[in-house]
Amino acid sequence: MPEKNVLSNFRPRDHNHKACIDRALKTASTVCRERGLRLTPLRRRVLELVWQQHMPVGAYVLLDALRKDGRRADPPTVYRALEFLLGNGFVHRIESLNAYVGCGQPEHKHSGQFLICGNCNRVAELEDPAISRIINEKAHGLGFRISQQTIEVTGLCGECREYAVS
Amino acid sequence: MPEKNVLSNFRPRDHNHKACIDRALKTASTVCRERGLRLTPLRRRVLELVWQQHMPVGAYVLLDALRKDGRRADPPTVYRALEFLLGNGFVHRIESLNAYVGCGQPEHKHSGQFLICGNCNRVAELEDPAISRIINEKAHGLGFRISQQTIEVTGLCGECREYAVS
DNA sequence: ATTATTTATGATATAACATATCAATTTTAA
DNA sequence: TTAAAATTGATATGTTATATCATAAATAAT
Repeated sequence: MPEKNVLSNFRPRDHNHKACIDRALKTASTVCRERGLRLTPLRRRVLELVWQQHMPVGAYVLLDALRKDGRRADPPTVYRALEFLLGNGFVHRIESLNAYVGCGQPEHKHSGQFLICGNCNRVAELEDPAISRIINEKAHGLGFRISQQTIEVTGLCGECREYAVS
Repeated sequence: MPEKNVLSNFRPRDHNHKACIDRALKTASTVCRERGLRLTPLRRRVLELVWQQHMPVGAYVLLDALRKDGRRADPPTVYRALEFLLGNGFVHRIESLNAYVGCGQPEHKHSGQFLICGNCNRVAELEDPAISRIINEKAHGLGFRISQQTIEVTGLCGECREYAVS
């Protein structure tokens, strides 16, 4: 069972990759239908490509992949698709990496809290109310009104830690 | 008196700018002497330029300023200086802005927690143990070993909030 | 003091990331 | 069936950052 407040934990290397991707695409499709959004072939393909990596992926990697599809693609092509996917919560942007990662829970808006393994590059996404709450409290105490939280924690995931030098 | 856990609050628009800069430079000078680091004229100047803005400033703005000094300067010039300043805690990098901001407390290492006003662009730096602690706890609970925390909160500072549409 | 070594900077080139703009096409609404 | 809106195509350019090799300055070793 998934741990509490963990939207997506570090994926085991042997997990069923394809199932993840399929589920993400299906969810996106449903959410778009519900909200009257258009998950065009391009947007759908970019989302699929993001999920295929299963780790943060740069815009130009996506661009190359689109070109390998045989499709005409230039930077605006991928950035526009990412804009749509970001705006509607299907992917998150990892600021510290200038990269994008799929979001497993696009149903409700959230900014995401990320644990990023510097060794294997996998990412876990948390959504821990306790973390948000305390930041909210502190900010509010200074008269600040929050519109967005960027929380990105770099380090070593459990698996990589075992092999790393201490 | 400064508030608890607030390394630097939003500066009033009428504060003594020059005093801030001088203090930061003096602190840096002292810390470098203590640690056997070389605060060369270039590095010192870049630090001064960062503080002069008193808000996050991009590398190429610094580059232009160096050139206005009459100095020969190219991107590596400023990025190398920033690397030194970042590595030794004299400035922080704001990932969500690709920009750099002076740190008022370089004496001890910390990653910084930032409140960024999207209206006036001023920044407050917190160092709140409660925030760090809870993130540490959650990460540790997942077997993750933290090496760095990036915490950047965007919104409106108290002053700007008063004038903003709600 | 003199040479060797290390550290820092100069100088050039290019990589990596992102947006502005206008035209053509496709989809939706009137 | 036309008009309007949304999406994508196409080109250009802006912004941020690093790789590399040469030169110069500072420190350490002789």
